[in-house]
Amino acid sequence: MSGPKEAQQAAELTYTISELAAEFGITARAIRFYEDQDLLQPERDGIKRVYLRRDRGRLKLILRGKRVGFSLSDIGEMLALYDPNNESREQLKLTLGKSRDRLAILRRQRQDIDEVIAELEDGCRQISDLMETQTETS
DNA sequence: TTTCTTACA
DNA sequence: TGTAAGAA
Repeated sequence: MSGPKEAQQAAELTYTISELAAEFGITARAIRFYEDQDLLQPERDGIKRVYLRRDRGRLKLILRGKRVGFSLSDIGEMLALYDPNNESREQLKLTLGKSRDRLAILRRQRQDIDEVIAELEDGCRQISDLMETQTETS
């Protein structure tokens, strides 16, 4: 109970890239990639990356954004104004707008899919009827 | 062992 | 983003 790990944990809650990768089920490579895209800006202990709580929070938001289909650049814009303390109204406004855009896109896609499904169902129906007719005739 | 960078797929 | 290579 006196190793460097405990001492550091008592000082300030920090994470290594591998810890975050394990926690969120992604690879360290992905985390470094997000940094390249300016979505994350961890501290440095020499050459080692040191992630603080706000980095962890940002990563969580990045992954949530990806899940719903936002591009990394969109996420970057939303995160640019992200402040764990005072949620800027601009930030919220931007995110709300992008969310509504995404919703509109998904709804249109769902409609398109429903239409294609209907066409295929109709096509299958016609083929089935044709086959039954041929069976009866031959 | 773990992490880093760089380069290529 | 995965993988590979070589360094720290």
